[in-house]
Amino acid sequence: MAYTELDIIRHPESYLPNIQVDNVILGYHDKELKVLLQQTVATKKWSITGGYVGRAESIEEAANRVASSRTGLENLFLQQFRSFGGVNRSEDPEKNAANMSKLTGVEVKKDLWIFDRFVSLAYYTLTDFSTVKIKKWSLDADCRWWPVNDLPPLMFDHQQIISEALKSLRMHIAFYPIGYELLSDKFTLPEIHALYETILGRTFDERNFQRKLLSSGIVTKLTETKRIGPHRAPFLYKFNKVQYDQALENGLVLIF
Amino acid sequence: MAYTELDIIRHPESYLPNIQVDNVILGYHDKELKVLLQQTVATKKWSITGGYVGRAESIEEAANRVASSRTGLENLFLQQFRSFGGVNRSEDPEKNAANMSKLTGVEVKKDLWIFDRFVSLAYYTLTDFSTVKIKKWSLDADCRWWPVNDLPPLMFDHQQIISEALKSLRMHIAFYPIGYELLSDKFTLPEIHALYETILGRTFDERNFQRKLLSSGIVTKLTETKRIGPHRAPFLYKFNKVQYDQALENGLVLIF
DNA sequence: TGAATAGTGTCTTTAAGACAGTATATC
DNA sequence: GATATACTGTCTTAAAGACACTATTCA
Repeated sequence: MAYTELDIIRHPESYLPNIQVDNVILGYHDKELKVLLQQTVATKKWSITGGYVGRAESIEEAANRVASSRTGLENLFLQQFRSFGGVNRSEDPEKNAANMSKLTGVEVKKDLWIFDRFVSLAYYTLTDFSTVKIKKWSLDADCRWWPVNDLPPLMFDHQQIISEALKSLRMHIAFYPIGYELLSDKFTLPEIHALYETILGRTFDERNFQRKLLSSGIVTKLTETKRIGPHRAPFLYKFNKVQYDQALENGLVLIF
Repeated sequence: MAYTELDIIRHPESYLPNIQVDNVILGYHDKELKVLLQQTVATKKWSITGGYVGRAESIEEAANRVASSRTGLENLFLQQFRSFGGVNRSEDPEKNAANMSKLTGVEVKKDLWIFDRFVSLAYYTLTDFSTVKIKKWSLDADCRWWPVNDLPPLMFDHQQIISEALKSLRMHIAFYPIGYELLSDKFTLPEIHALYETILGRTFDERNFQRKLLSSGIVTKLTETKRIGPHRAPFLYKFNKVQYDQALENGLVLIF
């Protein structure tokens, strides 16, 4: 079953009411951490990308579907981190309904289900923003990456949702390895070093970092090097998939 | 606004549909870790205690209200840890409706909203089970504490929800101190030692445990002792509230 | 040979882990 | 003085942290 954009107006019965999934899609590349935001035509406000849950799909399937429809990437590693359900999470239905009617050419009433109060199931994911082809939706005025440290004013409690996502990511990082979904199959030490520095927002001594990473057993140093530019070629490393998956399953303590 | 038990039949419009809060209420006392479960009259199945979200309350308020109505305790420290939203979380509405009608004397139809598919917002909390006066609901056949390592067969995915709650608790313990809500104002080292051992399911050398706990700065040793029985009186300790709250806010690493 | 970046090793300090005998309260 | 429980200290081992010079590639 496909869920298309106008279904939310034409077929409300296909969805669970009052529930949405919101994805904090974080993008990393070259020492920059960004978040994908959408700007709704109706309100002109920026918000996290999100969508609704079809009656025929699990919340995880919904989160994946919504995230894919934005990024074009399948099988993102979505991590649920919290739900937000304050009572004031709804805004100006009348204006929004009028705007939507104009945009879609379909009559939208102000008591349409999507203008009711919603509980948001929040997920985050981490991807390489340089590989993503953003797909703007027809009801979006804009959809683009913003640096996590320099965000525009956001709708409702979305600023808080992003903060919490980052907090969760930083906490997860201590228990579960990251990088598999983000780095190429083979990567250099400076690459993974920069990744950890950027996400955790601090610096690490390169020698101590390497020692710790190798002693965890989740990466293996290869004998190959990667030729990049007029300087010494860095060695390549790869994740030790078995240990990596085991760490994802059982947790490991890897506090940098 | 009060939400009473029969409201769910008589005033469906007071609630958000398809959403429930489920509380994994963990109880600790004297080296035992238990969980509070309810047995519904209609199905005879055991399940986590839970309830619905009123339109006039936030999901946190709902979780608190529901938890208080079971334990009589206000201001439990509820921690949201995950949401569960598979498609098969609904069961035999016809039978359940018939059972409920018989029990309440109110006509209950099989398409009543509570028999639809639900997304469960799961919380856990930790309390001292010896201080709790359980309040059985009229639709419960039973409601009591079960040892976490010896549970009865549970409804749907509730076994998994409890496992995840324990996993979250054990992960949280590494980042945030626990015990404030659980131990008396002043407590002994053996008491907090046993608490950590029970929750984490392993033993800790008492000397090393003390060293680590004190060096974290969240507890202070007092000069008073507590007279308990025909043997040496243990010293009392208290939490250093300022450091404790700061640790709750910013996290601390306290891996035992 | 200069510019740019990567690589590597040692010492010091701190924390973790293992381990057992002494002290106190009550009957 | 017997019983029950609490208290405490040291040594060893492992991990963290601080620190700077050498190596390679290419233009």
